[in-house]
Amino acid sequence: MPRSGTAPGEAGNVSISAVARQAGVSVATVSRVLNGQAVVKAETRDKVMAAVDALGYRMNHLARNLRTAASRLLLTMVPDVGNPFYAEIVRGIDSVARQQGYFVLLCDTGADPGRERSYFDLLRTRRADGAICLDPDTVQQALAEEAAPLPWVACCEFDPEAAVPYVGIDNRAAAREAVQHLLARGHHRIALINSDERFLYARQRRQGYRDALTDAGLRLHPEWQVNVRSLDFAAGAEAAAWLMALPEPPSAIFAVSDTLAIGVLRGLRDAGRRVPDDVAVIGFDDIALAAQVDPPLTTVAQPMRELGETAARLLLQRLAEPGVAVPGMLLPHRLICRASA
Amino acid sequence: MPRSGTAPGEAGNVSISAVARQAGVSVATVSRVLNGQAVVKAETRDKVMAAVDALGYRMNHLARNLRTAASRLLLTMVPDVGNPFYAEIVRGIDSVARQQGYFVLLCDTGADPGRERSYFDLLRTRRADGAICLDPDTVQQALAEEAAPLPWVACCEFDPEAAVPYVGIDNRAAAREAVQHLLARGHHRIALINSDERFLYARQRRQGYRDALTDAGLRLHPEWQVNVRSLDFAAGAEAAAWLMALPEPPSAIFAVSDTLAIGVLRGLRDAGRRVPDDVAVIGFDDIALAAQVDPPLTTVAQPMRELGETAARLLLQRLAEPGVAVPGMLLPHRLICRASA
DNA sequence: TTGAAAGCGCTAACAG
DNA sequence: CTGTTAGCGCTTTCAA
Repeated sequence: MPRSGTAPGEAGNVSISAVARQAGVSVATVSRVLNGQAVVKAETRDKVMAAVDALGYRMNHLARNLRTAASRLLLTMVPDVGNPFYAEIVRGIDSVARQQGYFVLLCDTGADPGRERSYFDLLRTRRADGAICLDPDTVQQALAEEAAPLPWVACCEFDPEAAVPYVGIDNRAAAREAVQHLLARGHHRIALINSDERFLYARQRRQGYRDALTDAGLRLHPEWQVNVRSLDFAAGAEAAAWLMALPEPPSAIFAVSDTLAIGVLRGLRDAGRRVPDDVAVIGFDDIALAAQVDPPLTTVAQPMRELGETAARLLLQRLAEPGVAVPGMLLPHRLICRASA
Repeated sequence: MPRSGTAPGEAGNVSISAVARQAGVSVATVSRVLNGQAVVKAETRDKVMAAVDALGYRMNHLARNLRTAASRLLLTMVPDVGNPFYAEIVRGIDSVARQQGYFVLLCDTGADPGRERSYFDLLRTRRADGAICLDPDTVQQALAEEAAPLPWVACCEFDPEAAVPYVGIDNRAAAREAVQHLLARGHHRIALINSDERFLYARQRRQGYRDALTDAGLRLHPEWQVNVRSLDFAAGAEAAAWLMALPEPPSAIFAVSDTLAIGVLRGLRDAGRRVPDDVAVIGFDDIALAAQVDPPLTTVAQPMRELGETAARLLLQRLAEPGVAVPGMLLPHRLICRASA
């Protein structure tokens, strides 16, 4: 017995025209029902919905997207998905995007311009509607020319000169406050463990560190300023070991990231120093782990979730009104005093 | 002066037909060149490429995908992107997918069936070619019926009965070994901090825990088996505090996840217990952080990267040969002895 | 080796 | 309120 039409189970091949046939209406009407257009008579709509159910119809979004030139996909490019700092921001992005009916595509670029470019291609070729970039401002700039007309926003890292909307914090001021906290505790020998200075935040926080020291009339000690190539625990531990091996080791350490600072705690322990008695430590970000380590980490909190939410909102706004300029904005940070400094 | 055609800068609107016109060939020929088909004469190909460059043409993948019914996108559904365990698996997936010319779309489901279903819809509507699911086997089962014909594989969590390809480890054996390690160190009062038993791994590790105790002729102590609702540090700390408040507290704790175990370390510290002298602790996963905490965590290592790579390979294989059955497979685990137990 | 033409499944004028 | 029709940008027979 030949089967007429497609059985409910084998969805995916059922098209809008099959539904139209089954319901005895035109494809246009089916489309209207599917898109919730009010003009359709209730009775007709019911017929259509019945056909949809009977056939197990699922819209082919590829086709819709081709037609509407929109994919309802948002890209989020991060240097490292494994970093808990980014994870929290991503949650913020995800929540507002989802709420607006967008899916977000998380991309791990490893801060590599090549990878980043390939993701921007998703935008360019309309497979995604917009993007949020958390990569170093330096790699953003490398793509600035070609990416300029594309709908994207920068988060945390940004080029203040560029016409790209952004959200971030005042890293320089935040770093200054962190170091001032150390100063207030009587420290004069303060080290900086900084990350890759391709990152804007790294350069800005270094500035803040210098501001504070200079304001206090202290001399900058070059060997107390170390740069590490990655943000993992091991890098922090190594840097701490190196600092402690100095003829004149610092009595306090400002690490530009909590992951680094937590590594520092370990490095200090291995070097036989007590925190904060021998050496005080202050981190940056306030990731969940910061409160869990021993001793609990004093750090500068970034509003991670809000950063993500704001970035998503800026992007959505830019998509909704392509014409109007979207502003850059800075969110407030906060010093969290725990036991490490 | 009216402009003829589209200027290089304003790509995105340049279609294949514009290229064809510019090159003086048909769209079919352009398509052949773009797809690297050998049949095209070298001279013609050069003309086409020149036109592509001149116009700054970028293929609209939406259109191609509609035609070829493939998106070159892979979904990866994880219960929590912020968990470092998943992050490493995702890296494994990403590396093999990228190598095969696929993009991977990371989806945070929060282990919520509704969210998961909406992501499966991306598959169903052909916006993604395949999916890798790391969500609890129980939520997988909830979707089993409708998702059965879709191209997806399970990673870490799976239903051995289902016809879905999977990769994971032998959780029961691994847990047994972990507890046996504690037993070998002379512990008899061993607690289990387990997570949400919607997860297969949670149920299997509980089994392994019981196996080891029973094999050793020990009685199971109900109050030493606690379940927590999340895998974060705080949950581990709380559970540890609760255990220590018991009239007869355990002398060793097996936590089914490193994040939990690290929380336990903190909880124990707060309760004034030394690790491992007062209480031994063993974790599970061997995330990077495990080696960094104080004391360094003894744990069961999962081959996270390989789990991801294998899952991706299984999926790609399933996509390449839809007919043939893809096997389920278990990867080896390994006990890592550090200082906490 | 190339071109013409027929769609992929959907939306949106435009008529009726 | 509903149907007809013309594409969205691409790939792929089928002919030439």
